[in-house]
Amino acid sequence: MSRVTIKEIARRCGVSPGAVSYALNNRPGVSEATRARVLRVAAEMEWVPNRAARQLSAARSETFGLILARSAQTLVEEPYFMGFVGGVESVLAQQSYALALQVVANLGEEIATYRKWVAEGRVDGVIVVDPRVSDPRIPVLRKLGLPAVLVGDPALADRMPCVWIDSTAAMDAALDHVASLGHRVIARVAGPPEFGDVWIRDQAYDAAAQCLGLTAWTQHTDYSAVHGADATREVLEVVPRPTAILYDNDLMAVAGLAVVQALDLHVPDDVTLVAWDDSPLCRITHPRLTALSNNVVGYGAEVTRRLLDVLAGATPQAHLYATPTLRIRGSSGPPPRG
Amino acid sequence: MSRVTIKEIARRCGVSPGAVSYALNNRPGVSEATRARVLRVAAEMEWVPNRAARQLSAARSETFGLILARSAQTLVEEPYFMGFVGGVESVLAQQSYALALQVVANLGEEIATYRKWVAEGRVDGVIVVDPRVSDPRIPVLRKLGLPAVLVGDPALADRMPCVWIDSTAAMDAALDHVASLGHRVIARVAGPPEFGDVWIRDQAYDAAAQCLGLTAWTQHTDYSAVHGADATREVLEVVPRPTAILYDNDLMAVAGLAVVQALDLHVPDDVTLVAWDDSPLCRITHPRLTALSNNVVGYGAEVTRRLLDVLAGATPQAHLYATPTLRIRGSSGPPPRG
DNA sequence: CTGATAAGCCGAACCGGTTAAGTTACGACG
DNA sequence: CGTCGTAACTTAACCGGTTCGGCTTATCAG
Repeated sequence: MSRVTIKEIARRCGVSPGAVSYALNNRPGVSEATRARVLRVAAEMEWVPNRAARQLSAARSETFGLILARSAQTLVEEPYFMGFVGGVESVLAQQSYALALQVVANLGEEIATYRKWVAEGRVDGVIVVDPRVSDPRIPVLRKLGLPAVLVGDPALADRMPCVWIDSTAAMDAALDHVASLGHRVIARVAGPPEFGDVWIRDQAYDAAAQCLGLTAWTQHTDYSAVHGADATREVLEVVPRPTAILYDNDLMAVAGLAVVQALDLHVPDDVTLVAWDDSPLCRITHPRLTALSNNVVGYGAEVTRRLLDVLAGATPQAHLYATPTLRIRGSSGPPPRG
Repeated sequence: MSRVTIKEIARRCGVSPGAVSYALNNRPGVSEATRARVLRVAAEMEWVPNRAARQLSAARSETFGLILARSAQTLVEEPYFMGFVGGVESVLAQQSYALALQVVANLGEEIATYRKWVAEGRVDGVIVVDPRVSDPRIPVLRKLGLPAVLVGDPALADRMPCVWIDSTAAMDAALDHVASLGHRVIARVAGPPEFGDVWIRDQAYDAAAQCLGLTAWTQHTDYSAVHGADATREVLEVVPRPTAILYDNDLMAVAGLAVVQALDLHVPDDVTLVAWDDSPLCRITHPRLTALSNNVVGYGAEVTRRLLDVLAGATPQAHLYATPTLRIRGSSGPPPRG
């Protein structure tokens, strides 16, 4: 229990607590000599500012909030998040900011939590993930005046500051890839349509397919492995059978691969598979999965930096973080002849 | 910004702020009539206690800490954690406690963070995960007087309160399973030996193998998919070749399966595979993986409840949470003849 | 030598709660 | 009828910082 307070430091330095505060916060009001002395004594005594006290008087909590509106069980299946959170932390740690991470069941609870946080003065800003089409959280946050950065496309952000990755360009790259291999009939196993990111990809997929003259359709799922497997089975029963399947995440792609192999079909000879969200999973299957790769950790870090910018008074902007890179691996090849 | 303070409530009720505090905290000192009136007005005004103020005066932060000493990249690969964190949250939310989650690079930083947290008065207690053999964090936490619950075996806890799952019984079940199928030569692809849990399993594995008269050895890895694959390759080159392989996590098991198949061996006809940490991953491969399953979400919840007990003054104890269940699936079968 | 100016520091209020100590009113009891 | 005890509040100190008005003292122009 370090009971070292600035009062104690003040006593030792023979100055008032106020002066110590100025010195420690690098503000004018004390001479350089005094400042140096205070800093030395504070370091000697291993003084650490009391968060609650600082928060109470300064009306800043030095904490960012991040809410995941998913069931705990879903989170087990989504390696994506931990990487993102890790990226967020890496930036926050440098600023001695803290992260309040909350897991709730749905958007309603998420909104209620924002309200509570504002009332409690718990967070200075929030990172909003999994944007929906016409996301109800955006007007609420705006009205609450809670600084926020949306992790998603500007088309979903309604002028709220956001950081996004170019899903449209990525989708183009993926379809170009399969089309150039000669595929003409393709299917896509997508996430839930209410997710903004899925919606963006839906648009991009349809547009690119039409542009390339492909026969292409989409099967929506809940992102889970089980539904990914089911969707793969359904998709493979359609006539004409698709010769390439795109997946909206890695887990469904891996599940799909197992289904294809269980049906005694071969990858890539009979079907080409392409995954979104590259992860170690895509590299441990046999064959390895072609995937759209992006740096989740870096993404989390970038979003956090932008939120710090917003706090510092930057004008709201949309920032493109990156375009996913298509990593071509063993799961893609030309379509079977015939 | 709900600027509703107890002072405001006091004014409206015509009593002093102190009385309001007594009323709101269900403490003696006010009449039932007044208490009811205060509660009504507080609800009407949507009063929410200011965390910082309460923390400052009550010297409780109503926050638990959880530090993950792993690289952000590792976390991407470990779905385990999000489920655990989700379980923790589910209990904390009911108590309106908060969780401070920090991701750091190593144990040294983790210890430094505990020190900082104590100095800042940031947390009331911590959940300690990934216990090591002779874990350096335990004496530090003890000296700091920071309440903690260790997630791991009592043998690793040095009398610190802990919640554990019975790895020894689980290992026995796994070895019984493969032995009863007729396997006599088995290998184990394990995690890093400095991890306490791995160490416990090492002991259990050796003991059970000797007891059953099996030829058994262990290959240690860093838990990653890549090393899991490498270890599988090495293990399969040993003469006599093992007919069954046990893995310390699901990711390595999936990677191992791909390696086995790439070598044109068949599961389970040529090799039986058994995974630890059952997850959707184990159910989407072909064949599905036999695995030791335990409820990670419930585990997190239980640990959190125990920490609340410790805060409430319970005597330090070791609590057995569960014994993992062996889920037998398509990846296990009798050894090949000859 | 005087008066203006500003740097440097002090004291105190304040943030929004909690809580020990003090006050008042009322009923019971000798 | 006076005294004492107690329920019901009020007051004020306190937690550990931040911040602001004002007081000293040194500096310098006039």
